[in-house]
Amino acid sequence: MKHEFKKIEPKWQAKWYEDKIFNAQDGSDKPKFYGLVEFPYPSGAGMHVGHIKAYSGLEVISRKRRMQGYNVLFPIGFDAYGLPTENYAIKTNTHPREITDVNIAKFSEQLKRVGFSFDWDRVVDTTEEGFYKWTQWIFLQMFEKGLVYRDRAFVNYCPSCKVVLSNEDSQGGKCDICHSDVVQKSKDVWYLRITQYADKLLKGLDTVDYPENIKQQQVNWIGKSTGAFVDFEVEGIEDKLQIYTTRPDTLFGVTFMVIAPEHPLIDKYADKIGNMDAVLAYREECNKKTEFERTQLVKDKTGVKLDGIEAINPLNGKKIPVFIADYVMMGYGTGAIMAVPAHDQRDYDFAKAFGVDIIEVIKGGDISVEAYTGDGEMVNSDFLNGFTNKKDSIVRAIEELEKLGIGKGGVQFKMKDWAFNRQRYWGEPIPIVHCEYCGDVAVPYEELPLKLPNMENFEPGQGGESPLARIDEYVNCKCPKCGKDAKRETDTMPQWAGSSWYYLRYIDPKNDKCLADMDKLNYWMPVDWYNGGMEHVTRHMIYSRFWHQFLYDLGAVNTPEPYAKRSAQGLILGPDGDKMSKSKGNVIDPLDIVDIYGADTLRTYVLFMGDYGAAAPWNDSSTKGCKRFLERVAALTDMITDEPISKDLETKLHQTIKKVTHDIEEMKFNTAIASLMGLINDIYAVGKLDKESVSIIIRLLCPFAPHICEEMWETIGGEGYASLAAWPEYDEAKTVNDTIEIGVQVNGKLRSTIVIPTGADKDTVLGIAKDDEKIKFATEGKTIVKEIYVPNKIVNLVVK
RNA sequence: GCUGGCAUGGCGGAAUAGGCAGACGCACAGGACUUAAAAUCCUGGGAUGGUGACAUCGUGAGAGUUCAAGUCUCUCUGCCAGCACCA
Repeated sequence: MKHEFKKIEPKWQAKWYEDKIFNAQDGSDKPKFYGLVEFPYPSGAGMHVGHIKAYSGLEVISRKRRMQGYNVLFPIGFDAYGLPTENYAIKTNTHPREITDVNIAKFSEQLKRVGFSFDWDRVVDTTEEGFYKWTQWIFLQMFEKGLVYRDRAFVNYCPSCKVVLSNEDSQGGKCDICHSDVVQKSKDVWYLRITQYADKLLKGLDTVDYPENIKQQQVNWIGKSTGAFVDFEVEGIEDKLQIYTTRPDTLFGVTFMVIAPEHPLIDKYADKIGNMDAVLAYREECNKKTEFERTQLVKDKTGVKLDGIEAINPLNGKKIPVFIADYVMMGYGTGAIMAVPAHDQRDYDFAKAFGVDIIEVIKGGDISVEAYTGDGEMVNSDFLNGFTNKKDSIVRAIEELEKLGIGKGGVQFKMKDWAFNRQRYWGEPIPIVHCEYCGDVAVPYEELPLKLPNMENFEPGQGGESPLARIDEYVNCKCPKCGKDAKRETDTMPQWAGSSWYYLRYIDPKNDKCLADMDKLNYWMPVDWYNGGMEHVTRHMIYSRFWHQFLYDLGAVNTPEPYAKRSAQGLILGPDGDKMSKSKGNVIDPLDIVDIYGADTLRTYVLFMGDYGAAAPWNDSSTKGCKRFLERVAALTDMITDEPISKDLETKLHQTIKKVTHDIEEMKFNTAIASLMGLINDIYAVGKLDKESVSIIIRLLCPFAPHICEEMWETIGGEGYASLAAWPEYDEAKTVNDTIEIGVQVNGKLRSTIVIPTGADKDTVLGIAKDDEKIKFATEGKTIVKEIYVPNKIVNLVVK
């Protein structure tokens, strides 16, 4: 058979999708497998080779599972809300709905041309009313449970996109979307209290099968620290100044305090502060800086001492000065710290700059040079003196603080609440009504979905106001509670909203009574295996785990965690080894590859090119190599004879079945394909094989290159679809060769190789080894002092 | 700075649980077929020396453990990813 991919690929795609052979069955008594890939954002650019690699991993696993008799759910959908579409809509004066529909159609077409075995009857689109109704529903459930709140705050604002960004979307002070500088702006912000789930998100990691690096990234992101809250009295002020510290045992080394420039106590007691103008000037200066600039100026400590105010160390009663400085952030802890310059480098730098005392409380360093942050014996610390173990001294300190009623043990998280609103058009409307009398009121559930109104012009308003604010009929409404005139919230949800729960909707995509039927959830959840990019490990994954844990507490889903297992694919780099980008002109279009080499070649190559989890550059010649391999496979149908294959070939065949079967499970697709190539090479050396062997090879290769396998299957008269044929079984006994070649070393150096019967005993093997001419030569005139034989592996003779 | 990871031929990469380093593919060289080329098939191949059998060296650098180290331990260097004035 020839590999006529242009003919066979459309042929089999049409058959598969017409017969719906990849559709998942509800109510089946087969074991289930739910494989999930990150649904794409349907951009106008169409599919990228990165998509192909990202989907091919679980594609192969899902196809193998089907052949192994599982009921497989392998769905696809579209994360279609978002800025690129909206910006394109503004530019071309087209409605985002139209653009989205065109792009989704284009993406679907492209995905089908690669032959992915998705269930096309379960496609979800986050911008569809039937979908976002439930996104809004979840939001309202959170609102009801007190997990949603509104606050006026300084936010990261992108002047170019005219949109408020979460901390996660503005890392490094750059907008995640357009990469321009982010500025600080005071805005009304809707927050989701994700911090309330911080501990659950942390603990849940113990129950899931994620790679260690992914778990670690999530742990770092959540950023739990344990320590203590301590109240400092401030002279002339009724309020206590509360700080958070991880080292309450260093309290005797505190020589000053620092509070964030935005700290509310400053305004409250403005009249007590002697140099309020200097304070305000400093604060003004800080506000001008972006978060990024603030964190860049690590070396130079700046700040202003608050005149007329002195705090009192609660343990020794010493009076200490209070400063404001921008190295203390309002967003972490209490926005105030006790400074221990002897044992914290930042406090040390500040103390040196401002001439404050430095008192050593932990022995071991030289505090005249730098802060000592290591362990050591506690000194100058009253009841803590003599402690040498950090843990013990901290426990003792907290015990004392609690006894005296001046502090208590506590924890802090780096993770902040999730800023959840955007002033843009193309997103889920936030279903809240602002009533003068009742406050923020939820839109009643029966009115969901709160539809995104139609508009002509989607340009954001002045000062970053949502375009929806310009539609009077939308804004003006009645309060659902009291019936009086009220105003509707005009902000929309961020792009992360829909993707936080989309995997649940695949299970029951058309349900209009609930987000998914509980019986179906019971059968399908959790997601057995979720593959995606490393870039989504901290944001998308944490957000969706948070939503899922909330839904679990609500009783709307049946598992505490959404994803049982997670893996990540590596990037495909351009042929030049750089990241693919339009500006570098090194982008490979997957559809070009399908046209030139065929979908089977593309699929095989992206998995063969290297370790699935690692980045690897595209190589067009290697792509050809994969095509050559598939052509050699296709020609096997012309090599069939009635004779049985040789013993050696049979052994190789069973070894290959074993290797492919196991390698796929570990996502070692490259070695699985390599072993198939090796088998084909051996068959070519003989030039013939029997029909059963061809049948086995077709089924082993089918998950990787399904079109060619279907065609071969048909050619050899196989029943039904190769894609649904039984996965080949191997016979362990037949994977063992009768004889094997092992190395013989003398003093650890390879001197010869010998052929031994598999499993031969030590004496036999040593006999063969010592009989070998080369070994005789190498050991001549020497005494053998030690003989080592590792069964079926190696012989080592130690001689003197 | 902290956390996690990586380093193997000309290139992408293999190497259960310490046991023949370089599987498989690419590129390259030689041969067959062809008027010729492409395609295809066959053969070769880490480096150095030697006509050769063979010898020596060889998995980022340096030490160590071991009969035996790409693999384990320590030190160092370089890259990738994430976090970062987190108190």
